[in-house]
Amino acid sequence: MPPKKHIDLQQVVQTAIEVADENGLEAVTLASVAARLDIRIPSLYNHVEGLPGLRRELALWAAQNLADELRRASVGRAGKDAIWSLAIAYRKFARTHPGVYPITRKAPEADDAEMMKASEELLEIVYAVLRPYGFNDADLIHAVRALRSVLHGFVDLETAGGFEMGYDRDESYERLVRMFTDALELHGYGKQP
Amino acid sequence: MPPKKHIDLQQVVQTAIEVADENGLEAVTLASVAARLDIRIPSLYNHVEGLPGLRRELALWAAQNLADELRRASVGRAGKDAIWSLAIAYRKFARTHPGVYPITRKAPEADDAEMMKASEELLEIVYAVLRPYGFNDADLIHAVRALRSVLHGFVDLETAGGFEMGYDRDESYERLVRMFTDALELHGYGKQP
DNA sequence: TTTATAGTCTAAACATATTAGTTTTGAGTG
DNA sequence: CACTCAAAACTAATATGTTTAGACTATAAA
Repeated sequence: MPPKKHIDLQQVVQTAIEVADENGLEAVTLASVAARLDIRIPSLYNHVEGLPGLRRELALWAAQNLADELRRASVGRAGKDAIWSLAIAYRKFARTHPGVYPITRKAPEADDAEMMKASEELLEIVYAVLRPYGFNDADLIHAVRALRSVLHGFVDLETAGGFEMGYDRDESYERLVRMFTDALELHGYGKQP
Repeated sequence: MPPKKHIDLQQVVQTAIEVADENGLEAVTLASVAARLDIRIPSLYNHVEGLPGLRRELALWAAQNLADELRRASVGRAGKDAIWSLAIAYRKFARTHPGVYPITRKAPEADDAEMMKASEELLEIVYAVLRPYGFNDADLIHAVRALRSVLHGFVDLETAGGFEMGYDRDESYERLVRMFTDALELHGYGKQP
């Protein structure tokens, strides 16, 4: 009779993160996670509500941790400096967690309050970085969407292996982010006079 | 004895496209496609090499058709005008095929010549639109990566439902693309003097 | 008319997910 | 210290999906 493992939710999520980052998000199955924890599949149901529940925990972890990293990066900085730091942290998260990152694309279920909150907090960090520029509501929204598009577009293509080899991707990212900060400074990214 | 259906690869792919765009890429299974074609699952193996094969055909179709649309949009135009038209066509493809679009993220397998070719042709269209700007090799690559990031980032977030409601997304996209074209004009996006 | 083949099918094996119900550990209580 | 009991593991059974093997049949070509 084998002794109890007394696995908790945190271990389950941590294992799912490992599987995702080693073998891709599609490799995160109840079977692969259970095998790695050396327990049977049904035992996972003590911790998560099936595969959808496991995915939800993974998405929640991703949103919360990405938000933490972005907050840490941008706190105490302002303007171009804050955006730059945010951009570096964003890309670093995606490169550290190439398998987990893509799950952040999924919009949260409206009935999942915790997930909605994490999603909103993540978004709020981006708002906070751009708010000091003094945009009106509409311009701020457009600028936030632009920044999110730029960051997500680059790191998503990069982690998916979508860029050709041979030229420095750091340099590409720097120029892309600078394009955004320059646009902000040069003509306020749509700011009304 | 039921009469033969004589389904061909094109019908299989078309059905997969329908399933993807109606119910999402994850809903594209041999089971769902076979059911829609009113044949048994094993019969699909006459047309595609299992589920990986079906996904590959879908990815090939996506790359070829996106390339067609982009080519059609940018041919006969130059400079900002060509970029603008390309951007509109890119987003239109994603919105017309929200379920198929995400499969374009996947980098092609190096041993799949047809897929590699489609991927390269797609990339070449973006190069063609930016080449007249007269960049050196490195600058051109950075600019192409930037344009791809901008287009993919926005469109991917939009089709994933990642943008908040209530403000005009067309306007957001226009401003984002204009940011890129302005950057090209104002300081050549890294062009050496 | 015959034959070859392409396309369909059934059957069976395997993997994953899920539910139901059982067992066991070990932590807290009397 | 012994008991209880809830949490966490388990086995078993079912459903859905993928894959392979092999048989059948309609049709097009010889």
